[in-house]
Amino acid sequence: MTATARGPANVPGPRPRARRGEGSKLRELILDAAERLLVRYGDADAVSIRGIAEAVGVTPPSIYLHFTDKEALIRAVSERSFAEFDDAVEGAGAGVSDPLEALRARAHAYVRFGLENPEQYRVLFMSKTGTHGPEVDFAAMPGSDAFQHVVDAVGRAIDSGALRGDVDPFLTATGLWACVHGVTSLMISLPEFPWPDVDALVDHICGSQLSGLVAKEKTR
Amino acid sequence: MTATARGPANVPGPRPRARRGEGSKLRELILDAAERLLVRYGDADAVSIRGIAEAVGVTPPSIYLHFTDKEALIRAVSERSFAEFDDAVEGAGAGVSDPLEALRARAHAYVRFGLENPEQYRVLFMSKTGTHGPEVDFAAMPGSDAFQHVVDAVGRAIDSGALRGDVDPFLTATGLWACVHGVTSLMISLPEFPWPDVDALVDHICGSQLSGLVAKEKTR
DNA sequence: GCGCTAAGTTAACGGTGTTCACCCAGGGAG
DNA sequence: CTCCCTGGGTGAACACCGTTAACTTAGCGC
Repeated sequence: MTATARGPANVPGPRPRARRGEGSKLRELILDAAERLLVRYGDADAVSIRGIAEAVGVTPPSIYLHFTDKEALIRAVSERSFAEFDDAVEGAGAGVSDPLEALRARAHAYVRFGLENPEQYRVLFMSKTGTHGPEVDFAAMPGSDAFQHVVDAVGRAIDSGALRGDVDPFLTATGLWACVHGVTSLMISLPEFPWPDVDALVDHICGSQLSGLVAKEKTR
Repeated sequence: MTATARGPANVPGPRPRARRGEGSKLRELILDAAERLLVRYGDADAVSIRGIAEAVGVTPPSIYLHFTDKEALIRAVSERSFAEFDDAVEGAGAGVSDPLEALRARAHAYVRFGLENPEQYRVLFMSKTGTHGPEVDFAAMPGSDAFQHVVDAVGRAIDSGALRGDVDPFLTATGLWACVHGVTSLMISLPEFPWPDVDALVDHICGSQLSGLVAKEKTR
């Protein structure tokens, strides 16, 4: 509650003071610095606007030239890594031919990415949504594409005959998402719990989660 | 980031100014006021020490006579409702004779409680653990009893023959917890997602989660 | 009545997000 | 060449925040 990121020479980087002339690529510099600080202190409100400004070599109000809010800045930082997140998950599933194994590979990649980038994950999936607009439609959210990829992957498993024809792809994808998110977010928030091996846990969840939906009694 | 809980006459309640004589039941008053504010503004850091103090009718430093920290206060508030939480989950499972149905009833009660008390849930299961001590053992945590209850419930399902004898109760309980937590926390954090019906989702997850572990091929 | 201590207060410190008023370099128009 | 105007900032301040130190007061035991 009291630890914040400041202090002189916080960042070894230079303070080139006053970028001139060309357009607003200061925005990118701000995002870079904010991301560095965010991963350094793994806490979104331990990194301050003033700290970011100092790291960039600029005064705090300049940041508001490019971001309406601290929340918008942090969100922009985290959404930046969303594409990377989607790539990691999709890449893990793409190389696997068995559609059930592909789903499982996706799940592992999901959890791994979340645990390796806990603060970004926290901002994306565990923070209080700003609820800026009362009606933000999900299709405009950064994760809607990634989610659709999961629905598609479930659909492929159905089409291939691996999953029963009567399973609802949307419901199943939502359930899988909830399960892997549950593992990820709990392990982030409660590291003191005596967690079993992550991979074993994810395998257990995916296995039992999907085995109830398989066409034959493979009960793998 | 800017909305905090203050303003005059925030609470219609009186400000009885200066409790005297008897012991520290101011502590209870603080907890009451903090809980009220916490549920009013559903955000732990939108309720301020100063706001709580004003609601109680006392000055901010008095709070530190009873709580070392704001975090300790918030945690105390939320842990207060942990017994209630455990009771709700256990009560839901107690009346059901079929051990599999009992597990499912627990899951529904878990999610329902979380969605009805989102900010307490957030503090308990979604906040960055203070990590005060490097070695906090889980048995001392407030939730360890509640978790043990789930392990026991899984154990009963095994003993009754409803679940296969070779399933690991701890791993299965952890998996179930992760799944219901995943639903709960995602629905809290991303209300703009087009969620399916909660009960249907929980049923789907529990059903497929457990159907892979049943003894016979009930595939319910 | 005297002191001691529990219970609270006043005042302040350092930090936060954010805003307002100002400045100033550089480029286009006349 | 000069004027002005606008994008890209700066300095100072506001209204908070959590927290601490020093001081005061109320009531009890002796």
